[in-house]
Amino acid sequence: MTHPPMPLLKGTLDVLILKTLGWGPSHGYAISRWIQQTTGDELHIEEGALYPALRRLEGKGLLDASWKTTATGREAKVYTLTAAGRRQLKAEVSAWSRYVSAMTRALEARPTGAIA
Amino acid sequence: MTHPPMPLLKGTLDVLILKTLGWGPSHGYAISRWIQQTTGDELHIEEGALYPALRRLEGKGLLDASWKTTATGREAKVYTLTAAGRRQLKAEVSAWSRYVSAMTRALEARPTGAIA
DNA sequence: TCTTATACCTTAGTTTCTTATGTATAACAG
DNA sequence: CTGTTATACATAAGAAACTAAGGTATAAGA
Repeated sequence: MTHPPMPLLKGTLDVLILKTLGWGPSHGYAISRWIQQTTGDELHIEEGALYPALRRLEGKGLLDASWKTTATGREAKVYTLTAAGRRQLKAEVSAWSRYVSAMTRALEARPTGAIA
Repeated sequence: MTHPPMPLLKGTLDVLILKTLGWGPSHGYAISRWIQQTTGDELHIEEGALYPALRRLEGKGLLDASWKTTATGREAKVYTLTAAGRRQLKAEVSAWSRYVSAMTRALEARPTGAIA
């Protein structure tokens, strides 16, 4: 068996949502499934994290929301990236890259003499 | 000018501390400086995050602590990785790797048709 | 003597998760 | 036609782990 899904690192959900919406408008439930699928079920988005995050991003003006009827005939709140959201997406992807680089430097560092 | 230091992603400090102590015993202030230096000043460890984290790890039995006098003649609480701490270090480095892989898959994914 | 660096600690507040619960409808199985 | 699963949203309570801001104390150097 594979690992169970990992808990989210606090602060990484926003960029995942923004990235998903970078492909086009979508609604919460679909966003969550997309993230889960593209990460090979490593990341599981709890609904209690997802919906507040969407409201947060909307409140910051990064997303626009509107109720629509999906292809399957159900009501869903469809989110669209705003221009500010697109800028934020770029910034957060780049911040994530820098963070990974910094962590990698630390986790792969060789000691520079004594750590004291 | 370079970027200001990034805020820590919650959940990444423990592995940084464990990694630092993987090189040998050290005390809080030195650990913090080492992380800051090896990440090229990208990560700045707030003392309000550092000291509680050390106590947390000690409480979990991952570190042992003892007061010692440093080479510069000052009192410092020196932490040492326990056997459990070494195992945890391995586990957390590997968990971080998996997390980065998952995030990378999501952030570099191409859309698989409609996100709906 | 004043400032900076070293070295520790703590509290209050914030953010962002997890867990649990609730609503409602569509689709499908039996 | 009825029960279960999947879809789709939401919220509340609690936990975890930060930031910000303050405090203590000593050593070294200007």
